[in-house]
Amino acid sequence: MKSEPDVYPFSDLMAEPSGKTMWDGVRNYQARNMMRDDMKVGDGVLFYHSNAKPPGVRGLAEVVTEGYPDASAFDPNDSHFDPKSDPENPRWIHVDIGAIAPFDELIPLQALKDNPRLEGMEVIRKGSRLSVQPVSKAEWREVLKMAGYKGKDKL
DNA sequence: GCCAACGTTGGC
DNA sequence: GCCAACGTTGGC
Repeated sequence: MKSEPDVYPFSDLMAEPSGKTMWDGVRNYQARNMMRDDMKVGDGVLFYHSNAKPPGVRGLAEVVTEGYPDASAFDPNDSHFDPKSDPENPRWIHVDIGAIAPFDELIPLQALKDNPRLEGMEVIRKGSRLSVQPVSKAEWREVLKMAGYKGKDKL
């Protein structure tokens, strides 16, 4: 899952008193469908910093809720307000994610590109813009290996 | 700041 | 249903 560190860095998630945050405000159907249909409680999340210098994976999080309606779509004062989303039939769905741990060092996008074992990973594809992307088990393990991550693993 | 790659919108 | 125009994303 991607976030711009100028908006919501991984350190903010780590600092949440509840240890988690609502991943609301997503207004893309593919990303919504993944949160609604594919993501399950306990799934691991690579937290990626986009629009950063350099961009890359900053740490690990996990899915802590099933998908549920995005209330920000119903609030006219919210920047993500969508008048077409009806509370009776919500258009936008999101999950909550909880922090696990930061990596010692950010794993730069370039390092992902340079690793032949990550060939085909969605985030390195040119023009890849989805804010929520699938990660295979092999990709997950490889990124954790690159990070030298020794802590709790979701797999 | 540039621009390629997308997604969305709306006229027809 | 097509597609041009437009807006956004995000690496560089």
